[in-house]
Amino acid sequence: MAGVIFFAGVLKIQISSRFTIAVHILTCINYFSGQYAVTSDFLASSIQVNPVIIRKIISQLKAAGMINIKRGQAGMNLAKSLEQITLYDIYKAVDCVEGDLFHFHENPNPECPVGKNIHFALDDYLQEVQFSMEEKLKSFTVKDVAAKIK
Amino acid sequence: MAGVIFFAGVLKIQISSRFTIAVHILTCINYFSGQYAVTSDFLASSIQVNPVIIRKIISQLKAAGMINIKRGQAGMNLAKSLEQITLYDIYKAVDCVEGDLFHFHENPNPECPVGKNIHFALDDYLQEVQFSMEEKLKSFTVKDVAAKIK
DNA sequence: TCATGTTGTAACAAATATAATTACATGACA
DNA sequence: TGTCATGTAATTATATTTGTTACAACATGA
Repeated sequence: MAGVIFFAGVLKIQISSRFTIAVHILTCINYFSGQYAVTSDFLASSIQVNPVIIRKIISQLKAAGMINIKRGQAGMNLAKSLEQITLYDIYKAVDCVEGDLFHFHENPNPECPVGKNIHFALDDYLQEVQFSMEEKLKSFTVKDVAAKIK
Repeated sequence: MAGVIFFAGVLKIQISSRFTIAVHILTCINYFSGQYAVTSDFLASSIQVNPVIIRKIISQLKAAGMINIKRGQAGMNLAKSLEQITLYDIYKAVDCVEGDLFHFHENPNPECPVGKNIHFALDDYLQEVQFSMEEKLKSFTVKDVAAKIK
């Protein structure tokens, strides 16, 4: 991991671990299907987070059509093949970044020529940056991840 | 702004507004230099945030060698020309994303074949995604932004 | 030199988000 | 019908951002 540390204190923003947990979940379902019933408790012990966190995420993955799971019925399975699920699909499914990646200061002064136009002047560039990140996410699938585990 | 809203509630992570504020600051210094003494109070009224927030950010921009400013002395000016300052430089200067953009769940179970390898399996892809975003930030300068304001 | 104004920071408060946890209703199945 | 798993609401703990107050350090002009 690169991740140079510039200052001592202060830490900041990161995309929710829901994302990496979701990838972990899908990989586990693929890996263990047939062997074990993949339940939220089973996943919770592989991922080591609370089962309720898992259930929230699997309900999002279910809503996105990636997995099959039914209330009361133990275990879940994939609704799509791994190569059909990109990292972008998961990123959207678990809703890590709702709209804009960059947080804009809300109320620049409209009386100021800079304040009045700063949004207009920056937005296109920031959209391009976000788009570039999201396109890259589309280029990887869960199959790529699973391949590095087997 | 594009920024499609997918769900109603829940909002999440965004890169700190320190970043857009910093761009705003540099643009203002460029725009008003000569006309007015650009002080932190002046900037606070264009950006409409607390002057202390401004001072924290300008101290970061100063440390990054982008502006000249002295304690007690009213006003600041640019230490570099606008085309020498990329959005990436600012993003690093205000330290929005310290290391990894994606937050990994900390303790996957090493007893589990998936848990043991998930970090290894995902890290390279996530690094590429982050890199792709950061490279895009390098492709724009504050001059590009200022050009859309004048 | 003294008053005023600006920068530099520390300390604290308020608002918000993530993640953990408890509790319980709903449904499946033996 | 009892047990177990999913679905979800409600609460808490923790962390982070942003806002705010307070004050020290320094510059400049009267």
